[in-house]
Order: sequence, then structure tokens, then C-alpha cells
Amino acid sequence: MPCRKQTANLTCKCGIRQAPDRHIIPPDTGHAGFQLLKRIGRYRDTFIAMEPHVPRTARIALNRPIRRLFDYLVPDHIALQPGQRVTVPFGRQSATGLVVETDAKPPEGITLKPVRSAAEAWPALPPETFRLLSWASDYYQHPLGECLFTALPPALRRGRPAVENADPYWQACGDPALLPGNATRQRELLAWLNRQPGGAGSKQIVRAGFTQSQIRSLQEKELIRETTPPTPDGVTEETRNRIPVLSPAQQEAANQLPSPDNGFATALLFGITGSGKTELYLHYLKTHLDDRHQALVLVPEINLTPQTVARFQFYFGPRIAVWHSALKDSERLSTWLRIRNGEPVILIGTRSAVLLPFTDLKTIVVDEEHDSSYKQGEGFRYSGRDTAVYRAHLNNCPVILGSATPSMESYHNALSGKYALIRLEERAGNARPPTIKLLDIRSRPLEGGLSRPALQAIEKCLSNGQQALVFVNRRGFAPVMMCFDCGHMVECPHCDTRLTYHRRDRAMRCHHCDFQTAATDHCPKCDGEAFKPVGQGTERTEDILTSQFPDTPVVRVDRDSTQRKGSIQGILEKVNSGRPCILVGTQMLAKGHDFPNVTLVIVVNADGGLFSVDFRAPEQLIQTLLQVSGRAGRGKKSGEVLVQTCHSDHPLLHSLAEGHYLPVADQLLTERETGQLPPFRAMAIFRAEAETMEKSLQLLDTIKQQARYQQIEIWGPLPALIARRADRLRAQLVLLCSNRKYLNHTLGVLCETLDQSRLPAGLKWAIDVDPQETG
DNA sequence: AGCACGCCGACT
DNA sequence: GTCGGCGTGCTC
Repeated sequence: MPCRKQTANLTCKCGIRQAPDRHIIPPDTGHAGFQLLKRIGRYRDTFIAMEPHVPRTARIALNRPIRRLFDYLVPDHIALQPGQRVTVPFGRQSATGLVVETDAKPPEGITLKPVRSAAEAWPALPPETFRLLSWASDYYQHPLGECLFTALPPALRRGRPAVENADPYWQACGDPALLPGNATRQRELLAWLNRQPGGAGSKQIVRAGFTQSQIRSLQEKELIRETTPPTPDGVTEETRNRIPVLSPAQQEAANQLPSPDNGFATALLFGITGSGKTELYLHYLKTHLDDRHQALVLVPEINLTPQTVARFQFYFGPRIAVWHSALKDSERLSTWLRIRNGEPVILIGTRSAVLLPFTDLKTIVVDEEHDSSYKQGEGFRYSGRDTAVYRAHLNNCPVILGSATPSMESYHNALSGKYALIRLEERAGNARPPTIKLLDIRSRPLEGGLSRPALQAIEKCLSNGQQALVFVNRRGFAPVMMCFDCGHMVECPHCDTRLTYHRRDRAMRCHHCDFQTAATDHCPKCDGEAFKPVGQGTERTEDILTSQFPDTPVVRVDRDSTQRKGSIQGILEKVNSGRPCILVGTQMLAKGHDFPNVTLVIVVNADGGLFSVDFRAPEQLIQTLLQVSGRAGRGKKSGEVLVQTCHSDHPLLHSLAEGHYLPVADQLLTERETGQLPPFRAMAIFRAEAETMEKSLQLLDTIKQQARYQQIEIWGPLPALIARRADRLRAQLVLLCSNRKYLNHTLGVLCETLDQSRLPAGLKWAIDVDPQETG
């Protein structure tokens, strides 16, 4: 009986076929990725006109995780160009594809099938967007097809036509008295519709709380009739003339921002919290955009609040559009079409907005550029910020990266002169920067994590009629069920993690797979009764504060307390009414929100990130501490920040206490340079997972053997921080190289080899270029 | 990713 | 004797 393992004598025990004749070739020669880049955007119509007998072909990318393209014949009646959406037969099915190039030499020995049809006569992805995605596919080593398809709205990915389904527009007519007495909602709808000047669209009516069936009933009774929507208001004169008033410091920064007239330039706007960076963006767009231009403003998901959008709308009216994860498919299609049609949209959006098919992009802003949510953590692992910079380069337009705590990557580029560094170190209005004090808590008694001096400071703050914010720095920590008798904590049966407790439905869930189970009253191990949730520490801290300050409201803001929709909005309103109160919370409190009456910030524990295995942890700690410090003293009163730590002599915290970010950043950069870590060397990670750790490690070890070249330093392979996840055992291999091009090229060769090898079943691998997390 | 083909176990 | 389990391999 033939054994498959023995017959495949080219396959080593990990499954990778050895390729002894394959050598790493120098960059720029022969590698498919480079060739692809060179060919993209080139049209060959003239060539075809001269050679009428050569059948026309098209190379198509499909939305499949395959690093391959497929060639098809192009029938005479179809004209195709790169970026165009087509329907093609694929195996026994039909698929939507995107034209990558036309009339490339097809592989020999394969009978080409013809393209079935073109979805539309124009390229869904215009040339510049197409080039951007091709670059990203090569840079992040992700299959081109999947990259291209992320730039399409879901409806177009599925092959639907690129048209909006019309939203019928209704106007009231006829006598409401004709309605039967019990048709209350219909009567309310009529009254509501009468109050809308010119009528309303179905979507708008449904948004106002009515239903489609109510609309239908009224239509049948001829109490409403369909009409044409009024042409949408353009930008009114009043809106057009609005422009934010800048302080002298802001004006000076504004003068240094690169003008779109001078082509590509990257500016790092270092503006401390409260310095009014948003005003600056608004002013910049106001002065540099005309009525025809498009602009892109990237923001982290959490910053895309109705307030932010309203602020932009105040200055730009209906030109403002938004793009974020909560949009419905129909809204996505509609906004996508507006942008593709070249409407002069100013788009405020999260990460994926950078991939939209702009045709007249005049400028890009990336707010909070240091924010780690700009990096996609799975699949097509691109960085929205870095892609934005490349897009500005392609467009020959400026890009502004704004942050109070710039990333090491951007700061390093600013220091080397690649980016302009624009400093805005004055708070807008009368607000003054807070003072930061370190509070060493070694051998001090703590209550709910709080030391005596901290409690005294809160007391003083409250007696002055002001508000205090207590920040519990527990990045990534969530409440778990613990037995206070035996210390048992419930673990996920499929992952190396503990289950987290969700108060809302009394369930215990795993955050790394879909396992969940009902929470019990008794400890499942010792049956003890002292089985309750512990975790974020916020509850304990909240209890202590409530008992210490019984007359003051204590407001807890964390994942658990804000789960109800819109509850954070209510909390913020309550806090901003101005009465003395204590806010207790995690990460959530650090970002974006403005609390004008908070004058004291207590950081309960600063030490988590100081001695982490992840090389980015210190940077993130400092950034978080400064962001949360920025919550203090945003109004007229000045603020104070107390940072509780066991390492008050740590040089980083010491510099932080000076209150300035850049000196701390210098220090962090020096550390990165010493270790030759990013941004001083390019980093990429190979991640592998399989049913056994051995299988994963073996694959990575084979990759390591093939990547072993002098210029590349390799760490590992090592089991991942969470080694088992959904019953899969994960490991990783870190690659570092001072020559980014060389590393990228090597990754390309490794990918090709891996794609050609027959891997053992169940073994999966992925590359993460410029990883955000090293765990 | 889909989807078919293929080769082994428990059913009428 | 067939139905169906999901391992393997292919899709221009």
C-alpha cells in the first residue's frame, strides 16, 4: 500500500517542498509583484488595433484567498480596461472579478474561457485606487484579489449592479379623517409627514420610527402620494462663508501646513491635547479646497461621533459624508457611488475609507495617527495611516498626520526630515496644560487601588466644587469569575484564556473563540459560594469611592456599564452638567471625550506597560497616560494629574512627569534604536496555526531555514502569547531587516514557495507586515 | 473560498 | 448493496 508521506520525497516532514534550486533574487528583477506593479495602468489598445488576429484576453482577480490571477478571452463586443468589474465562469460556478490587465500572455496549455459580461462599462476601481491597492497587496503580501475587493462595497462584491435602489419620496394628500379610528400609527405618520416641508423619503420615515407597512397602507388609501424629492440644498452662502477663527498659535501652525499646490508632502502635526487640532483641520480644508475637490479625514472608530460630524457639517454642509463599520450595505453603496462619481465629498471615515475610489482627492488628514486601530489585525493587515501616506504620494497631494502623542514611526520620519514637524503646544482658549505628579505607592496601603494621598486629592478637588477622574489602566483586561475560597478561575475549554463575565445576560464568554456558558452561583471546582466576578478593578474602586464620598455621585464608565446603546452619551451629559462627581473607568475615558469640569485625574496603576514582552508597550503606556492626562483642565480651571506607580524612578515616567511628550518620545526612540527595532528596522511576522504546536513550529522552522540570509535577523519560532486559541495551536516567527525592500522581496519569495508546497491539512499561515502586536 | 471527486463506515 | 462523512485538489 503506497504511503503518501513516503512517495512525496520532495516534501519534508513539515510539509514544505524543498526547492534547492530557488535562490533569493535581488529586488527589482523577475519577482511577479514588481512586474505586476510595472504593468498596472498601462493600456494596450493600440497594440491590439495593429494585431487583429491575436485574441484579446483579460487577467482577472477574484475575491478568493488565492495568490493567483486567471486569464480569460474577451469577446469582441466587450471592451475592458483595468479595474473593471466582470462576471466570469470559474470552475462550475460564476464569479465576480476585477480586470487586472488586458492581453497579457496567457499560460500555455490552458484553454481560456470567455468573460461572460462586464458589470459596467467603466472601471469600478479608477487607476489611482487600483495602483494603491496593488501596492498594498505587494507591501502587505496579501492576495491581490482580496485587496482589490475590500475597496468595493459589499453589494458590488456580490455582483449586484452599481445603482442605488431608489428611495421613494412621499407627500401627504387627502383627509386624515378617512382613517379608521384604530389606525393610530398611520395617523401619527400623516401628521409627521405634514410637518416635513416638501415630504420625506421612505428611509427617513422608517428612521423616524414608522414602518414600511404603514407607508403602504396610507398609499393604498391614497392619503399619501409618491412625489419627486426636492433637489438637495447645495452649500448655502452662510455655510460657505463660515471659517474657524484661529488663535495666533494655531494660525502659525496653519501657515506651516503644506499647500496642495506644492504636491506631495507629509506633515506631522504635533498638537497637545486641547490645542484645537480639529479647528486646524477645518481651517485647512476651508482654505485649500474648492467646490470641486474631494478630501479624506481618517479618524479612529471611537472618535467618529455625531458631534465630530456635526462640527464638520457646520462648515461644509452636505459635502460631508461618513464611512464606518456601522453603515448599512445600502448606505455604503450610496456613499461609495458618490465618491466614485467624483462628487466633491469631504469624507470622514475609519481605516477602510482610505481605500475608497476617490477621483479628485486633494488632501488627506489622519487624526490621532498613533492610534493602533489604524492597523487591521486580520486578513488584509494593512495600516490605514501608512496607506494614506502612500495614497497622498500617488495623488501628489499633501497628507497631515495629527496627534498629541505621535507614533515612533511618524516621529522618526519627522526627525529625519522626511515629514515636516509642525508643533502646536498651546492649549486653545484659556486652558493650561495639567501638571503631572508621580505618586510612589511602594509600601503604601491601598484601598480599592487608591492610596491615601490620592483620596485626599479627590476630597480637595470635590470640596472645590470640581470633578475628578479615576483611570484604571487595565488595557485588555476584562472581568472574570473567581472563587474567593479556592482561587479557581474558569478557563475556556478551547483557548489558553479565562472566560469573561458578562453581567447583562449572566454569561461567561471567551473573547478569543465563540464559546459561552451560563455563569453559576457556586464555584465549579470546590462548590464554594464565594464565586463572583473580579477583574477590571473598576467595581472595587467604585465601591471604595462610594463609601469614602457618600454624598458625591460616582460614575463608572467601562465596557460593562456602557453596553446599553447610547448610555455613554447619557453619562457624558450628566457629567457635563458640571456638578461635583467622580468618574471611574478604563481606556474608554482616555479618548476623545471632553470633560470641562474635570480638574483632577488619578492614574491608579501606571506600571503595566513598563516591563512588557511587547516592544510597543512602553510607547502605548506613555500615549495612554498623556491622553488621559489631557482630560484634566480642559475648561478654564487648570488640571492636576496624579500617577500612582511603584517605579517613580523609572526614566520614562520621570520624563513624562515633565509634561512634555517629545522628550519622552526621544527616549523611547533611543531604546528602539539600541534594540534595532522598528522604525529602525522593518519587521514582519509569520504566524502559523495547526492542531498541534509541533506542526506550527515545524512550518515556521522550515520558513526560517529558507529566510536565513545575512541581512535578516530572525526570532523564534516561538509559541504565541495565547498559544491555544479555538483549539488551534499558534506560533510565530519574527523577521527584522534594515532594508525594507529586501525584506519585502524575501517575503514574496517565501510566499511563492509556500503557495507551491503541499502543506499538511489544517496547517494555516499568514504574514503580518509592520505588526502592531508582537504577542 | 467554493465545489466536486473520492474513498471508507452504518444504514435500508 | 447505497448514503454520506469530510480529506484533497482545482478553478483560467
